[in-house]
Amino acid sequence: MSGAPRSLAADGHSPMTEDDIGAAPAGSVARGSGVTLWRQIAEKLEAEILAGALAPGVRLPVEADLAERFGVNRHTLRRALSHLSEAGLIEATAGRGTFVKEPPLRYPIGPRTRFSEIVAAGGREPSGRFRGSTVEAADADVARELQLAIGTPVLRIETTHEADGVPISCGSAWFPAARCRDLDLVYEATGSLTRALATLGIEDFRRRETRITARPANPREMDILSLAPGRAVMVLERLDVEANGTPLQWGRSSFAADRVQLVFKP
Amino acid sequence: MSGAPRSLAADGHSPMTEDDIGAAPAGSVARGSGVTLWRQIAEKLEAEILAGALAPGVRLPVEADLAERFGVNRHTLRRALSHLSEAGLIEATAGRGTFVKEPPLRYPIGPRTRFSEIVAAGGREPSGRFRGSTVEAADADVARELQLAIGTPVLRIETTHEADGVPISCGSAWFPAARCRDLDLVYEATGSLTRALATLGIEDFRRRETRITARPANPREMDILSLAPGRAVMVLERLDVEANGTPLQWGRSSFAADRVQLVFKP
DNA sequence: GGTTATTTGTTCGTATGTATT
DNA sequence: AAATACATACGAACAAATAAC
Repeated sequence: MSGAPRSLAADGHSPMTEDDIGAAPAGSVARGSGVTLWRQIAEKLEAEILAGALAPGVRLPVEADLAERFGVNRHTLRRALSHLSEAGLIEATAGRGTFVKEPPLRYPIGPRTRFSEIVAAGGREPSGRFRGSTVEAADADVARELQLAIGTPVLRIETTHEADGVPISCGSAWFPAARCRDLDLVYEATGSLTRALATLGIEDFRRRETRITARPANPREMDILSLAPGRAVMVLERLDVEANGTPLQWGRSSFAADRVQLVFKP
Repeated sequence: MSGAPRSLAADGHSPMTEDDIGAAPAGSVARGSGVTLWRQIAEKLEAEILAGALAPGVRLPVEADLAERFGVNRHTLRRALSHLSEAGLIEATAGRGTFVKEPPLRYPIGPRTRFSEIVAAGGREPSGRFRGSTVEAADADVARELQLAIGTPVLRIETTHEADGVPISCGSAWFPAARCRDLDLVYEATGSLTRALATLGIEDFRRRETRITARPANPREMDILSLAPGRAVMVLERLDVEANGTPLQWGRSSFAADRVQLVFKP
């Protein structure tokens, strides 16, 4: 259990007698350089993360070891980690450890973006998960967007999306029930909306508009997306139309803001 | 969760035998309540600030006194202050003291779709306000986006944008200094980036990419955009290129997420 | 499935540095 | 120049969450 009290010179402090460390291997912090120790450590770790030496998902050494490596007190080391955590580069959990976070997934928004292609393009394993479906009466929002009369039956499908098992987004999409009968069943079976629509003979549709806002996550989103309180979600509303311009689906999804980067190219 | 620890005290510790406080006047923190001491203190102080009991500009008692008032160690008190400082509610200066900052104003914004076109147009609307400019060495981000060597001189222009007097966004844009000499002066004079660029003979440029993330607002954004703590900002990164493909400007702007709806049409 | 070990999180104590008044 | 007040750093102990046995 971490013996080696390291004696440390008594004399209260002894700011820099580089002798007692002996190693000071990769982590050598310059005491009295004008830059605080915790900032030097934070910058060093950040550089390693950005350079890829500390790959996403990698678990950092435990705090005690890191502190020893840098030759500082655990408090000082923790302050550096706290800084990186606020910057979104790492994530610490009591009892588990500290991990380098995945960089935000680039999520291109275009006329024909499909989730599976986006994620696959990022080299990750996509999975859409079916959470449930209902047939309900179109409310004012849905009716306006889908150009239906209020009260028209619409099929609502609730989904979540993951990349490599990490939840990315959750939300609902509404379809005209008459046009999309049993779409939910096929979707649940295949896990792919694109394929489910194809079975209905709908292969050509495109994004007509995308609207984005953001706000702190609500409890439901915190649960589904595994978000800490106070984190932000981007709320993306989208309208897809068929080739002839008929509204096909209108949806509203919440994205974990620190795991996704929405990308628009004209 | 929170399975009633309720043992508290635990003795074996006893640095402060509750007798010496005697008073525990306004500040009484509940030890062993499941909520950390620093958070209780932070919330208490925040409530006093938001309620107006601690008016803007008021100087807080010195840390030692505050720590005594709450019956905690100065470290614990400082952690609470640090939290408030990050949230932008207070500001501490060594040797001077800790002061309550001016409170963020709340702007009730009604229909928000008004601003969408402004934003979708790419931040070139005429209501931009010049906040300052500097010539600095390109850091890694700027250099990569503008395809310059790290350290190349770049012109940085800081702006805010308002609509009907309500702050909407703030951010910086970077230009190759060699290409855009005195751009800032012209911009400050005209208030229009498009016109300023035209005086440099740059009339044809286009948006190449727009990236969007979101996160809780930081103190600076809370200040400029008059945001309450915890509100979200959308961070929009954009790259403009000249007709021949040469990067012209790269910028990063923060939008008050609840006042703006970004609309993208393919 | 309960117990133990590991690891992060919180708190108090103390000393010293540095900027401001 | 000295006192004041925030800033940084080291040390020790315990609490709480998680993982491993």
